[in-house]
Amino acid sequence: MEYFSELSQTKIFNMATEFECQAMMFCFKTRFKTFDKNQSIVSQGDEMEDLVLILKGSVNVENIDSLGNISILMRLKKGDVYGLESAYAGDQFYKDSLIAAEKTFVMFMNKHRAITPCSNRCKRHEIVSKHLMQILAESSINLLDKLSHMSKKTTRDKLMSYFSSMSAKSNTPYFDIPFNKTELANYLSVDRSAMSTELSKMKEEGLIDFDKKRYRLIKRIK
Amino acid sequence: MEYFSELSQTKIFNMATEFECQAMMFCFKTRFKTFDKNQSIVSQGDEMEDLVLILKGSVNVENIDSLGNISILMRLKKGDVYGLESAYAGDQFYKDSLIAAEKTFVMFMNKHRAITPCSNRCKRHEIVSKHLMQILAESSINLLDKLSHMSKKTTRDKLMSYFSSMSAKSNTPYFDIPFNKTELANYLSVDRSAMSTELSKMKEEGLIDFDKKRYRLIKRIK
DNA sequence: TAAAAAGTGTTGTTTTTACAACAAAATGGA
DNA sequence: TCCATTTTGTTGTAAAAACAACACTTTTTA
Repeated sequence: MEYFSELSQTKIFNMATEFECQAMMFCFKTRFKTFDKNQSIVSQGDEMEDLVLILKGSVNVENIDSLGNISILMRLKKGDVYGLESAYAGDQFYKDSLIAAEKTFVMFMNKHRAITPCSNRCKRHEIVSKHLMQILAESSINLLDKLSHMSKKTTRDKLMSYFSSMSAKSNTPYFDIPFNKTELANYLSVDRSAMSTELSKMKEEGLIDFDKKRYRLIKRIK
Repeated sequence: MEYFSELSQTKIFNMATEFECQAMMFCFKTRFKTFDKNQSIVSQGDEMEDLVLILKGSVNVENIDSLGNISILMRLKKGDVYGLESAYAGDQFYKDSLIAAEKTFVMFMNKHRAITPCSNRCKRHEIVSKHLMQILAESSINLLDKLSHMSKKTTRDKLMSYFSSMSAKSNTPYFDIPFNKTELANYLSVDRSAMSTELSKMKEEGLIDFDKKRYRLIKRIK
């Protein structure tokens, strides 16, 4: 099967046989497509027919409010699924835009088919449901994490909260972040230039160090 | 059965018979308890054995960061469940405190039992899993909603975003919010006194009107 | 590889916020 | 009902953020 190796590496199809994958691809009415960097995968406000599974590359989930401010909600990577909450809530339209952050390969799957148990109650579909639950729980934790950064009052505290979290994930003071400076500002909902100033100060004070997308947390927050 | 009428009104046990409820209560090792206003139901950092289901009343999910700032993550009401994401992530401790916002009646249920399918693969447990998925999706949407408010740059925009969302939910310009002013400030992560000033200005400018916990959105945001 | 585009750091100015302190009002018990 | 406690609104001040403008660097792409 054409895409089996990619699929078998994702959480949702974990441990599925090639035969099972094929059956589910049929059941979920899947489509595959590659996107270049900065290409739009889905657009905020478009009719939502499909869930999006990232098979290769990475994707920014961006939201534009009525005042025109761009906010990056999260960064999706291989195995992540976009659209689950909306599908369960019965939303008709995409609430955000998905923008490829690099060359990205995705699979679309019909949202109704994916979240509704098969009429023949196939064993596989139950397992997929369980995996979707895992994915949703993980995404929820990411949101809570982001909320904890954003609930800090100053830009410096937001940055430190984010860096601490990233450093904890890497188990070392060193970590790479998936954002450039402009994207980081959008992720934390702060002004880019003010953030740039703050980062410089923090570097000068010996709190952190960074170069490009590689950072180092020198002094922990108490 | 003692608590059947309460349970049958919740999403998780929706459409279950009294007999099924009883079986699940046994399976989930449930405990019941009533809490007075401001009493702590679980404390941030405590060992997490149970999920918490709200049967009556309402609860603030509060988080205190390392600097001592209190943030209200969300407000739980009848039928809501706390702890699902953490349970799926395998977290050992409660990440937040649950504080009763009024006299509240809750059910505790063993997290492992609740999220792990029965060994005898009882039909009911599958349905519960489906309901848990619904609840998790709903909670995720609440978080996304909150994020959209918090990503606004000014206090006024945060307030307007929140009010618009509440007004949309009520389908009228009038709505009640579950927070007093102090709690609202914690929910939006802004300074209480600054927020109070801003609310007064907005009232004076004819944008909104309010009295106690009842609000009215007069001018929509464009 | 050269030109165009995107990203970054810096500065000064204006706006907004946090913080602190306090009085008035509302609430909850005893 | 009265008292103690909590909540709320107001003010002034200091701190921080947003905004705008610009030069410089890096990346992209034709």
